[in-house]
Amino acid sequence: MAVKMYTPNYLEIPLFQGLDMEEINEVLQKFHGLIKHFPKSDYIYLAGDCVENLCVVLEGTVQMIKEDIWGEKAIIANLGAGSVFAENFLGRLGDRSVVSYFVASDSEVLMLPLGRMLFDSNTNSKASQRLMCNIVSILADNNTRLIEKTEILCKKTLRSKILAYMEQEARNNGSRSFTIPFNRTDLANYLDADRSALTRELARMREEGLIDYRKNTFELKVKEHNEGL
Amino acid sequence: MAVKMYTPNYLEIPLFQGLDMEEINEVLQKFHGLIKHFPKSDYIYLAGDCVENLCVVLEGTVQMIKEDIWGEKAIIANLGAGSVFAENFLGRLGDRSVVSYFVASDSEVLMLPLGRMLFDSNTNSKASQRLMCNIVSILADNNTRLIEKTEILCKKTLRSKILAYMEQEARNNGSRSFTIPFNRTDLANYLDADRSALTRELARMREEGLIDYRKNTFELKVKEHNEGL
DNA sequence: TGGTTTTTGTTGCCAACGCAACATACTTAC
DNA sequence: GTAAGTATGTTGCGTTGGCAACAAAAACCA
Repeated sequence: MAVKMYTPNYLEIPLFQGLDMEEINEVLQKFHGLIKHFPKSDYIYLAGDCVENLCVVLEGTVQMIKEDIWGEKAIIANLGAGSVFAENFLGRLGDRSVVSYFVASDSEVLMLPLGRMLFDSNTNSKASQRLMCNIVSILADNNTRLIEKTEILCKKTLRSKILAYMEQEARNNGSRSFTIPFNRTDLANYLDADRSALTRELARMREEGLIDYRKNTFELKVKEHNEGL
Repeated sequence: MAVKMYTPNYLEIPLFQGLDMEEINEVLQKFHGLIKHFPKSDYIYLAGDCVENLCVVLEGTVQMIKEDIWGEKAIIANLGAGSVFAENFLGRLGDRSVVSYFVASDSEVLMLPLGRMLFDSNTNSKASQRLMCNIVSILADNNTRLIEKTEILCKKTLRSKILAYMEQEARNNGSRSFTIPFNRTDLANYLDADRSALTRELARMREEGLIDYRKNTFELKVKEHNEGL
């Protein structure tokens, strides 16, 4: 699949944290790991597909999305390099996905056809145990992220959604000023709002001195007080 | 804590699937498992609390909720007997929760202060491995459930939220007719909608012959066609 | 039993925001 | 360069659905 050479940096991937290259290669061989290249706008899985791989974004950006019959897309999660996805099928491999995985920018993805191997293998080796722990951590993290996403969607007004999102980003970046991985259209899709309404509200918030922004870079100017909205 | 005797049915809990009573008792001892009774309307964890236990609902109902400063509650997930919660802290035990866990009906909850033990223990025993696999499955399942919840919230109209929810319930119950675990107020909180608006819309949908219902029992009268809404 | 609380249903009002349509800026290609 | 495509901003209009306030029914309890 990969046309030009691509050399992944396995040691920097959370999934393989704590393993050395030798162990990683073992794992890759044992589970028949395969790197695939996906061009922008491709789909890795479509809603309805059977999922049989654990996937790791090595490079690029993948979006977990839900499309309605008119092609309106809702972005559920944005997955950058290092992210693991389709992990929610670990318990039920082969099941059909209700969401799609969309390639937002040219990506390299490690596909691990785990099957039931993960569960069956007599994993007494240190590496296997470590891998298992990593998987638990990653699953837990993704869980937390989904809960945070839910928190945003729960908000009733557009403004409070925006603020909730901004505060999460500020927290994750450790700064009140940050750059988001979305353009306006995608931000609207992520917040499940209308693009024009979003722009309108952002302008208002800037007027009122709550935030400032230029393109994808935002600055939160307020204290935490308004969070309850 | 427990005033009157309560004997849990450990063998029926997904977390302990595949273990026999002897193994379960080992695990419980090793991790200092503790059963706590919580009366209705209590909080197990409040948003902001440090979480250091993996929790299992043995009896009753617990809700994962997010409250805004006016006490308006949004129900993120409904957790019945057998459900595991606070599992998203496995990777980061001791972190603060952004959501609260609310006791919807008198409950017995198994608290497992896993700490780092789960990761540190040299788990060569068959039981430990099995437990680890169960945890992965459960995490994956909860993940899937959160994604499904997100799907509901993504919908733009109230009617499509209701339909999305109903279709999930129908699927989970394997029948177009089912009883939901919510009263009207809580269903509204679960769908992030206004109670009166919900009642209004339900009435309309009944008029149009889309659904029928009596109290908490609903029947979906339509084919899947309208799902795209 | 009757009173109190909780749950559910009903309705009028109105604003937030989705929608559509268009204007303007920016980006890419040739 | 210019043309085509894409991202962003602006605005008027109209509907959905949130809100509040009340009515009715059901559940609870003393």
